[in-house]
Amino acid sequence: MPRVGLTRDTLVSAAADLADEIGFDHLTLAVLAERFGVRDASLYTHVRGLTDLLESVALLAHDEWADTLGRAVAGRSGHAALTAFADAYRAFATGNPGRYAATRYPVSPERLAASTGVTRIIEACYALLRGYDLVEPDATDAVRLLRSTFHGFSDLEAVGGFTADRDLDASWQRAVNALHHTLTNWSQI
Amino acid sequence: MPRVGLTRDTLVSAAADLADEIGFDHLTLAVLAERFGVRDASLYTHVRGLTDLLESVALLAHDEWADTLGRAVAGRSGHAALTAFADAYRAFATGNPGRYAATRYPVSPERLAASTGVTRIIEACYALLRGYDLVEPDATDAVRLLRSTFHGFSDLEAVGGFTADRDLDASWQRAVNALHHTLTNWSQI
DNA sequence: GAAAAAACCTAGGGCTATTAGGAATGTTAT
DNA sequence: ATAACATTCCTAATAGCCCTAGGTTTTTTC
Repeated sequence: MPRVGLTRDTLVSAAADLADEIGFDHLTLAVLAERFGVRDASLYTHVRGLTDLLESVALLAHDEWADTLGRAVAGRSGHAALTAFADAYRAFATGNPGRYAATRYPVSPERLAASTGVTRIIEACYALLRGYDLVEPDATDAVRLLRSTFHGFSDLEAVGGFTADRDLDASWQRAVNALHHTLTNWSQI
Repeated sequence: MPRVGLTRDTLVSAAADLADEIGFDHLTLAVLAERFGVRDASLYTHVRGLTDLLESVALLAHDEWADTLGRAVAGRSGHAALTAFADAYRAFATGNPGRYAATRYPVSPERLAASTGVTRIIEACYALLRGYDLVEPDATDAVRLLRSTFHGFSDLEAVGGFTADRDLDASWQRAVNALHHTLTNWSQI
């Protein structure tokens, strides 16, 4: 029989897609192997184990996410940058549930330090703040507030935590506008 | 040999404590059984299976959380109620990581509907808004904003998402004050 | 085309969840 | 008190997953 031609990248990429389909915590070596018509033991030539695979998916997700967020804020500032960032953030979370969940997988500090994804996301967050001119430590406080709100909303939405009979998009816009208001009036807080 | 005298409640309570110690996703029937010096198969007389146990822990966590949040807002209003709620929220998350993680376990809709925990949490959230006098749909938007910020911050903190060299408590206070500012100036948003 | 490297396989061990059925311990009724 | 019953906990066994060890086969390299 011919050889499938697996690669580490092929596996990680397919695993990320699989996570989006069946959920990150249902991602298993067995089901990934099955997708390629291969035995699970065969994956160990390309991947050190399940942990390695999951960490790799997490890092991939970070990178892809950083890309879209970076594109969102590029060339924009102030309110426009904020809404673009916010919408890109939420769109990634809802459109790629598996990757988004992977984002919270505990990657080893070494691998995390070797990757640029996370820092690029936070940098994009700082970048969008430039229009509001805040100085440290206010900028860090503001970044943490933004990330908390965006992440909290996206996560609660993903878990089905919002049940009230009210349009979610409207609530989201309100939240983003509230953040804009906060950032423009930061000195009064 | 004498009998251990297990109960469904004993198991669920011990499982919650265990989750706080070793992490919710390391909670397993085997380790729970071991804690009682019992075989894992013996747990099935009290619990339908792993899913049942995890769901029960989630519901317990919801209830306990609702209790503390309810106590926090009782007798307070406005800024005092907000900070009390916020601090109780974060304290629960950081002090009970296993229970907090359990909170996001997907409980079946039927069991969720039969429990009062989640609704009591949201009610406490609405209650603290009374001091800011908002009417629907603004109140729902505001509740969603509050929950998003609190949950996002707590979750990012739990995952180790905040790495900047800046006191976390200070950032938290800032976030809470920002929310207070938003709620008092809601009409301008 | 032979040697070396790499991809993939089979076999098997360990851990977990789960089911089936048996033994031991409480409890209730007479 | 003792017989009948109910319940707790057990052993045994299956299945699925992660993972290791070592063998075969394909591909590459010279």
